[in-house]
Amino acid sequence: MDDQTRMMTGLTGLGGLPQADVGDPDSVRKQQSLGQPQQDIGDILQQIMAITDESLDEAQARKHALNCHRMKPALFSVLCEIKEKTVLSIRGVQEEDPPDPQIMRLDNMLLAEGVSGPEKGGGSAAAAAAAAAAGGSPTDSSIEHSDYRAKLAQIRQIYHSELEKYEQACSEFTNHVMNLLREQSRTRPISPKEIERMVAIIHRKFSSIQMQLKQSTCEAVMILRSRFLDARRKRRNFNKQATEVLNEYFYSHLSNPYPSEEAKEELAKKCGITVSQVSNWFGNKRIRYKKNIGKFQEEANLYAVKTAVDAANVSAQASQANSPATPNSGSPGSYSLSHTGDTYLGLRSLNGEGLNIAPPLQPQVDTLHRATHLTGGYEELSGSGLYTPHRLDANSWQDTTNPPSVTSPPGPPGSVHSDTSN
DNA sequence: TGTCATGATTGCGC
DNA sequence: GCGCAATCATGACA
Repeated sequence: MDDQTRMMTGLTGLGGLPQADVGDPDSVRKQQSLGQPQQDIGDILQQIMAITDESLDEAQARKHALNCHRMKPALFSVLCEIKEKTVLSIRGVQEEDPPDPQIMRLDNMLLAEGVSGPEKGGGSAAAAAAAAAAGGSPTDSSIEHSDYRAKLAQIRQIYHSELEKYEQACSEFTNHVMNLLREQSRTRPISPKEIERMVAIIHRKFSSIQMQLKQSTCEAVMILRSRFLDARRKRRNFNKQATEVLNEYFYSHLSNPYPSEEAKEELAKKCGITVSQVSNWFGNKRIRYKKNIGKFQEEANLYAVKTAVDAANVSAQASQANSPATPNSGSPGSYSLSHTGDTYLGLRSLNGEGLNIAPPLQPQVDTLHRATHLTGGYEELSGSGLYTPHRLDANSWQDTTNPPSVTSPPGPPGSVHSDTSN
């Protein structure tokens, strides 16, 4: 007997035979072998269709009778077997999809950005790392970091909330479908494999929604990053004090403006910037100084004066110890820097006798200022041999281009424009 | 709004 | 890895 016949036979039994006999396969076989007329398919369909004409109570009663029928398990298994053979076996193989690479990429990115996964570190760590690279004053950066972290946390919260909603909806829908299938499995054969397949289909549909969510989140994070952490966008001028400190070091080490690692760290600490920012600053300064010495001449002079004043102050304080009547004639803008560079050694040599700059100091400073202006500036001092640390010939860092003339300034300021890109 | 100043980045050579 | 040179991108200011 083929499957279809067996099915039909079963239905025949359900519809037409007394309950006592219908559930018994032996009885069915007996009846067939006895040559009882089989009902044709039309009759069976008619019986099934007749159910729709029945009242609800009658239909429920019949449904109950069908569910409780002794033949049902046997029929059910046969139908499942047929379905397995005809449909599921063909499709099943194709449904073993590998994990979606795009989702994997998005997952990795969200993990790296600290949006998904454990929160510890995460975005704040990324923010800190990016900000460290970006530099800026600690206060500014910390404000912006907290802002960045807040926004990232917001994105994270939205993402997780949406993900939760998605998972809940997916779970609810899956449960709903499974319940439906279970309900239907009473009246039609539904194998566990088919239910599994249905669940997989639902999950696949929902995962496309999930992917959209992940994509949107990634985009939001990217926008946030570009807005907050792009170093170029974040460029801030160093504060005046930091620039002063850097310039003083630069001009006081003009013969060799290459701070050691320790010096860079010290400067970074003083200026409240990173070591790499110090390196950048010196790199820029060296090249811009070389390109346009004329323009920087005045600045150099200024710092020479400042350092002279500072040295004079030190001297004055030293003298004060010996002569209390000596007025503190340091200029209002005198610098309280812990000078350890060669400037001060150099300035000590200005009068040839170390720190013995006698008071009153201001006239001397004025004289120095005038001298640096009249003689062509700062480099003149080095040319005189008094300002030995700035002797440019002592170090060849400028020799590769046009070292500042010892006797004459290299043209008017602006004659060699730096940064021609602007 | 245009121009200049300036911090940061990039590519290259050593 | 460091420094140089060119360049970019942004801030400051007239």
